[in-house]
Amino acid sequence: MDQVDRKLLSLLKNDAKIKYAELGQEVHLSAPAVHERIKKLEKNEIVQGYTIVTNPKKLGLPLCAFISVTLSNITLCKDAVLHIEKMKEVEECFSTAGEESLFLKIRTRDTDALEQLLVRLRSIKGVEKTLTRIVLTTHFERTALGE
Amino acid sequence: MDQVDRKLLSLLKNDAKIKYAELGQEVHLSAPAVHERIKKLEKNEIVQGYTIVTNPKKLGLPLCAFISVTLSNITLCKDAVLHIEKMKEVEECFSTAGEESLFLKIRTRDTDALEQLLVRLRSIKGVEKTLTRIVLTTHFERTALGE
DNA sequence: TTAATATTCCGAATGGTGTTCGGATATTTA
DNA sequence: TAAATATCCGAACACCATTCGGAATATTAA
Repeated sequence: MDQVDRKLLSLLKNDAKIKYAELGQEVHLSAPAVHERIKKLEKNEIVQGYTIVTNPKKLGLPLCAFISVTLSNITLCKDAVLHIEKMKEVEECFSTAGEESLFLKIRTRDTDALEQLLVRLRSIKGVEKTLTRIVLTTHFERTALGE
Repeated sequence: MDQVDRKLLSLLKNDAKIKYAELGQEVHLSAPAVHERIKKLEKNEIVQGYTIVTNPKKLGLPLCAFISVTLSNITLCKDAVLHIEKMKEVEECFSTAGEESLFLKIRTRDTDALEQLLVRLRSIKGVEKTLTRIVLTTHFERTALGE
């Protein structure tokens, strides 16, 4: 992992369809050299995969929210996560420090769908309460990169 | 946007490097037909782009946290966002309902770097206080798709 | 219902790009 | 210093995205 690899990652983050020849120009290497470096990044699981970025609004999921879920007992966490994992509206799920709680990022069609989701969440064993933070404006959502 | 398009999006989310011929097999269409559909999805900005998924830990950013930033005055929001946008540690930035506040997802190298980030945040005009939720476990982070 | 238009699809051909390979150069290890 | 390893390049190859013409289907208009 040197400066060249970091540059390659940055360029690929921005557009994974960029040609190897163009990558080569950017880092002053040939296409095969770029190829070899990227394969190594994949092998080392620094690059975990390739994906598309979709527009949630155009897919009918304009509502975004963060929900903190308070659990009565931390030992119920693993089981709760299994239930939550099945809920397609939940995009991300974390355990956070501070309270014994889970923290979710979700997307739904509308507030009705959000309410239904909350009902389902509260029906999970060990879930004591939920606190919802509805997103009004997404200022930016960039993909993590240390550069 | 029909069922076939949704299937294509799902497959591309999972692996954007999948061959058009293979996509065709999955949805019982030819490669050119798949090509045409994907180009249309891109034109309609349903597919916004192609990117790589990187491993934050292997990139030296193992610490993830959510920070809620309370502003003294909602009119200072736009200005604060401009400052926050320059902070490379901040991955996502939202305005949320409830309090007059911003909500951030961040990644840093360690707690020292987190503390430095908090100091910088508090030095922004209008920032009254911050509340940090450190992520202990990432149960899952999947990419949003209504399927 | 018929006609006209637009959309979606396929097979075949093509052009471009990822990938492989051998060998040269540089870097690291012993 | 010598051996081993890693990195690189140009050239050739193989594969896949893309283009194209035309057929089939669906949609709209008359």
